[in-house]
Amino acid sequence: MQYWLMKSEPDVYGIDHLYKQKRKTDHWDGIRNYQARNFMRDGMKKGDLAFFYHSSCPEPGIVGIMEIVKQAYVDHTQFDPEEKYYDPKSKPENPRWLMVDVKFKEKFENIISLQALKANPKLQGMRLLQKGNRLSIMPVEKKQWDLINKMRG
DNA sequence: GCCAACGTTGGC
DNA sequence: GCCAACGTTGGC
Repeated sequence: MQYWLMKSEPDVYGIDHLYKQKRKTDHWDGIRNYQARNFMRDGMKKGDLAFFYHSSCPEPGIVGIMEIVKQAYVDHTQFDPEEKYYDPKSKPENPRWLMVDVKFKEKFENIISLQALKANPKLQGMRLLQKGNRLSIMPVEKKQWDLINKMRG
């Protein structure tokens, strides 16, 4: 069992979007970064849990928890020229990009803000807080996962 | 909107 | 394989 953090811009796709989906489940498409893709491909297993993180918004932070319900498979949006995440260099016989399916688990009553995470001395080593980190999918250590859950108001 | 910190691309 | 130019992310 592994723990993860996945970023999304709430204006584009926030935790409420996921909640409103049929069976509260959706595919997590549009990952176009190799490191993030590799985490999905090599690390994510069905049953893993992930923090839903809101980025590029007035108050960035962790807003809830979801579960990985389907392991990495081909992200079809890479082949569609109409799609924002179309990748003309990716061929169906050798797809570059993958996605997973996620299911809403819970939404926190209050956001655990980036500011609060930064202020917690026990989380200093956390990947999210490392300088210049722009990864949209990253692993979270169990120790950190538990600590963050304790920060819920 | 600014900008630092990356990641990617492509000429050589 | 190097590296300059360019594009993207994401906090502020």
